[in-house]
Amino acid sequence: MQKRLAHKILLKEFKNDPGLVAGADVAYSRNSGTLFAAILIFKFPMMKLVELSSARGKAEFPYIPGLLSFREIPVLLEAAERAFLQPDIIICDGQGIAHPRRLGLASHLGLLLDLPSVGCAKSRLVGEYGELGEEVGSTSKIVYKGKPVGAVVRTRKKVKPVFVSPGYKVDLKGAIRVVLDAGRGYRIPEPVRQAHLTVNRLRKEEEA
DNA sequence: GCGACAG
DNA sequence: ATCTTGTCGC
Repeated sequence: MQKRLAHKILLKEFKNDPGLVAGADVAYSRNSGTLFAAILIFKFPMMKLVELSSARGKAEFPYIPGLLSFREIPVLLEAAERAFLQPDIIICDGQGIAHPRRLGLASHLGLLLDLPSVGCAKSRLVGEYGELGEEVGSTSKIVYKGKPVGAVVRTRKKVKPVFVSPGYKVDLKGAIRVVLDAGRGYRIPEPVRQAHLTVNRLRKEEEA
């Protein structure tokens, strides 16, 4: 049972309009054992925030590498169900198919919502990859058990690359393109970055 | 048994 | 992920 927090529809006239990119992230408050989830939807390509949806709930499952979905999916689903707008694709802070079971957080969420999804993690879970160029946009394929499952992508010069992998109903090319196109000069693509700032803001104000 | 290990 | 301030580098 998740409790609703904030839900803002900033530009509802964009309902059903194409070009909506969403970002999702979750934060955890140890003190209260609470998880905060936020899904922010942006109008592409100007990247104008059009909706912010969030939810909170008690963490019912521990963090176990490979089983992140069991911990974060419930609260993320609650936030997603609260959203009025229907994004065309959602970028998650975690892996897509670059996962032991080919079902990382992004894949799992996309499947449950029947929504195209992309995984954009800050570090590796599985797979091997080679060095990549230092220019923004450089990529290097991530191979797991002989199969390409994603790519490390340079979103900023002199900064550690992000780990991109297809989530659901998108291929690697598309996943990489979305991450780069939705970026705003920061390492993390804007939708996910803003979702991250949002959940931490929610966590802070509760701990306060 | 040892090392690896999204958030 | 979270605990935490200033600080060195581009």
